[in-house]
Amino acid sequence: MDSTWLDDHYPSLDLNLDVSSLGRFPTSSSTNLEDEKLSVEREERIDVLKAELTRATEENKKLKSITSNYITLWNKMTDLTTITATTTACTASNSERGSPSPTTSPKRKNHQDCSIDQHMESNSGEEYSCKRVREDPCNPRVWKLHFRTNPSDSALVVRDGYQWRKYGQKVTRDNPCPRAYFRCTFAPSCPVKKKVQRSIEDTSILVATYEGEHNHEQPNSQVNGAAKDSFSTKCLLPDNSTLTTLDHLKSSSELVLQDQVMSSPSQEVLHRSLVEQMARSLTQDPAFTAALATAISGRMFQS
DNA sequence: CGATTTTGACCTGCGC
DNA sequence: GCGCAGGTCAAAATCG
Repeated sequence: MDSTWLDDHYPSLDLNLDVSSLGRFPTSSSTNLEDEKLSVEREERIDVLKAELTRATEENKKLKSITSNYITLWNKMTDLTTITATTTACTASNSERGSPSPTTSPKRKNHQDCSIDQHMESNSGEEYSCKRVREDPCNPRVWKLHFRTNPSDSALVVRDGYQWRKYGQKVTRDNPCPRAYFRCTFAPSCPVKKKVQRSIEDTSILVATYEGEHNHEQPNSQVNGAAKDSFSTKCLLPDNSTLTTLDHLKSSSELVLQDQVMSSPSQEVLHRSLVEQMARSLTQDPAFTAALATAISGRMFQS
């Protein structure tokens, strides 16, 4: 990713710093000797200012480079989290009920699989129950998300920003790893359920299957806001705080990512949205731009 | 002490 | 009707 790519894809990253109002060149129309002295001094000062301008330009490039690094890092992080999300109408799944599943035992038919990511199904050979007719047939939304986790971490927990209560755990026939059942507890009437199970092929991957739609706000939206604030604040000193900023991004990324996924499964849109969000938090933060302009102008006029 | 997790029992649909 | 398997319940245990 280079700066050209950056300009093409994220024009909002342009910091648009205006330092013209921070100082003026002295003017004079005298023609005597003193004026000649002043003229020499002025030229010397112009040279100094040119050098400072060059340095400021370089600094601007550095800042752009840092932003690019954030984007690169973000892309790497999202690569670690394979996301698939599929929705389907319950009418379709209901109508398919009764037709045999190509990958399952003759005893069970698909109920959820009708709406679940075919890629994973074909790869893992996982089987999902299809029989729960008593489940709300008017709740058509089924999402399946894959989270890469530390294989040594045996917890069936994915941080998606919502509040869940575990109400059951079961070992299924085709997967030795237990499946955990969760309900959303943020709102008492929220119908959303979640099943979490490790992938049989790669136990470092947690497969979370969401059913239904939340009927309340994303409870951690405030956390997201705090993350943005923290990000922009720490970027005031990018050279010194890169690590802490990136660590913070790492800790909050999954949460932010899921928030976006729920509204749009497209990774391209996701990336663009998040990068724009990062850029906005930099360019629209008056404290950031003011501090940057001050830093640059301070160097220009310190001599 | 309330919230959450654990876990065995129970419920339900489906195929035979 | 029976057995299987996934899903849910609820009492006990655990946690903060």
